[in-house]
Amino acid sequence: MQKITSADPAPYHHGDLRRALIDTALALVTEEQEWSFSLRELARRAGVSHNAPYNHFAEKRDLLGAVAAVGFERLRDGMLAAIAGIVEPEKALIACARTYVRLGLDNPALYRLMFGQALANTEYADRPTIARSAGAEARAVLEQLILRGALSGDFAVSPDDPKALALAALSIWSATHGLTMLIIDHLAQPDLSIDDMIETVLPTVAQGLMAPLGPASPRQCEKRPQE
Amino acid sequence: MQKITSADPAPYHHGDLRRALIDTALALVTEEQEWSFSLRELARRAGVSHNAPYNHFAEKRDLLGAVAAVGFERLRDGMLAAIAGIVEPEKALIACARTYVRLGLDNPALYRLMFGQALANTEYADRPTIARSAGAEARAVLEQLILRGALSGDFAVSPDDPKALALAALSIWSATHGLTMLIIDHLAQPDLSIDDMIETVLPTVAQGLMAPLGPASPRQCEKRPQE
DNA sequence: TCGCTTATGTTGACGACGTCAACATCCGCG
DNA sequence: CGCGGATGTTGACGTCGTCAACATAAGCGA
Repeated sequence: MQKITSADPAPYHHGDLRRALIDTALALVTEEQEWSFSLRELARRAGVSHNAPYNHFAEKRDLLGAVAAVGFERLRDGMLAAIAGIVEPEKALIACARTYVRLGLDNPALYRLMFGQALANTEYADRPTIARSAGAEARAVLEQLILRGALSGDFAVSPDDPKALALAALSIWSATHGLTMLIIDHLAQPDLSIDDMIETVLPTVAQGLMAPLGPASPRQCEKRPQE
Repeated sequence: MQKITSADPAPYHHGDLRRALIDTALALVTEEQEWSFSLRELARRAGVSHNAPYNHFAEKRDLLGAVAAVGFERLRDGMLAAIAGIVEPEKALIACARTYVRLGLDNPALYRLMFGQALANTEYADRPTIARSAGAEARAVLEQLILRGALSGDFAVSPDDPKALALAALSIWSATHGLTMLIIDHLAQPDLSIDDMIETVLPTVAQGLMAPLGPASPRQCEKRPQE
């Protein structure tokens, strides 16, 4: 049924179908802004039968996980590039987060895929390990920045307390992730400009991480005397 | 159009199917922790034919939107209850956000439905207006709190600048929403306790909103001892 | 009371989907 | 050269969302 053009060899065995499927899926996600494309459509686009993907991915979730992993790698690389050469911790942190948000907005569907339920849903079946580890690598960039700021004394976090460091990183990550999601989902007020949102929200949160100017004075607003 | 009096026990044909469908869908979301149940399963559970829902919802998305609206109402009511009687703006803001996160964690699938792509996906077709307005009402609670803190001088925001107020609300909302999502998706570091996360992230962000303690001293964050 | 209109619910159908099983093809290694 | 396993194809099954046609019953004017 399929014609084979002699100049362009269409071998029975596709050279690297796994990679081709991931690339095609990325293109589909990007252009349709939907990760709910069908496996069959993906196979059609890749020029293979509707069951060929099953030789490389046990189920659809695994394919989506591989796509998400690419997204996490882009995120990590983008953040690393954004902070290159910035020595001041606060500036680096904001630059990093700003790039994070921008990358998310560049491809909302991919970002939603990376963080959405498509990967995390079924009860105990955790997200595919490939996406999990890629996500951890991206998160590590933020944590490294927090560590830098803690060591330099710019951030009000003890560099010797891993838990405090993780919590500080979680603070900035939460705000960054939340802002990205709210903008993507059109839930942030539409009359605010995206630049204003980024340049207000991120510094506000960074401000909350900053140490007071005098050295070695602990956070003093943070007590809860009642109950 | 039909006018439905809200407390009508047995109005029509087989009862108030619309309400029954929403309730059943809520139960399904809650117990399966999945919003990707089928319309047919929903109809089965409700004891009607697989097409009966189409008399009340033009498509699946509309049904999901109605379910999400219930979730937003719960969120709004919970936040309002949480801040009742708290006069100090910072405490009220944190209490509000804390309840927000807790409610999200109480029913992760419902939260994901409220904010996920199920409602916002198809290109220009925005999320169902019912969910949209319910979400705006929930957001308004946060914005009211920001206004209170701005008026009292606790927050470093001018109460006369609507844009600044909206941006401040967006800051705390981003962090709250992001934290909720990260915990739900098991992306926050698993060795951190949920209490620690909530009680660190939210105060950190609130700290970024606070006016400096000393009277009439401007934000002095733009400085660092070393370069 | 009757009979019309209209809202509501049912049945059946269609194409598309994810996935399984059986079969076909081809590469690499003995 | 020949074979085994990796890779790709075909066909099938059950389910899904949605449409169209039909059935039922409640409200309402006569």
